[in-house]
Amino acid sequence: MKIATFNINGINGRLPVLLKWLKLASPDVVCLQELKAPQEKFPEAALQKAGYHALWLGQKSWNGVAIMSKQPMQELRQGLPGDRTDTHSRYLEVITYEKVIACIYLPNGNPYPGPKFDYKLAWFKRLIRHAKKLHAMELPVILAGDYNVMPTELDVYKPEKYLENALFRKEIRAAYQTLLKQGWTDALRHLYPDEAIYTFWDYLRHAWERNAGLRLDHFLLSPIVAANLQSGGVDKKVRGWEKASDHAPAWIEVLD
DNA sequence: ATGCCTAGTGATACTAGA
Repeated sequence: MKIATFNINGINGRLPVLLKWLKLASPDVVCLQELKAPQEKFPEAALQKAGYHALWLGQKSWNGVAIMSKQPMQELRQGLPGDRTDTHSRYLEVITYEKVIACIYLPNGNPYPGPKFDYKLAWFKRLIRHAKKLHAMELPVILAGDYNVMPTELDVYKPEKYLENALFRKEIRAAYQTLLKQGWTDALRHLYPDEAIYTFWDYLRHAWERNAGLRLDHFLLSPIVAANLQSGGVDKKVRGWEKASDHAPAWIEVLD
């Protein structure tokens, strides 16, 4: 089973990019972030025509997450528990291919310091609490998405520039480590322990041409899934396409 | 320190992204 995560940065503006990539990569399951579309503007028919079931959590203007699957899905959860006042569409959890799949769009958190950074940390703490419960169930679980965290210096083209950035602040890296220590495997880092792997290149300053990238999109695997991990990578070329998202799709293959 | 780029909203310069 091949699963991908792709911060699409506007699903309607980038529907041609998404459809072209789906045809090339043919993933079985896809987690999408940053739909930037209200619930009723999700292109369900076009994705159905491409062979996918879809469940999504839209929001006007910002955020928004979706999970697509070639097999039917059962929805487990919309949104993270722990804050009834949180209105952002950033978390969706389903069962498909006999696995629990979570689609995560962690808050960006910039500028640091400030209320957006506080929201990011609070959201991360809620994720850590929820992930602990999922891990304890000893099910096959994949937490996929845009974590807006570069976990280590290897994940940043120029780490010294990012020390005060919410994507790399020590509090956020520490939160990511706390999550991992529950027993999750960072799939791409596990497959490539020493390589610089990027999933994001800013639109600004010719970041793509300079390979000034960041690794922000991650798959965290529960032990049962980690034992069955076969391969993974980033479809870098998608970042070079016309009307590209600033993220490229990342993917892994696991034995069913 | 700022703009550099891009999308959404809505029709204008804004916010937000990372």
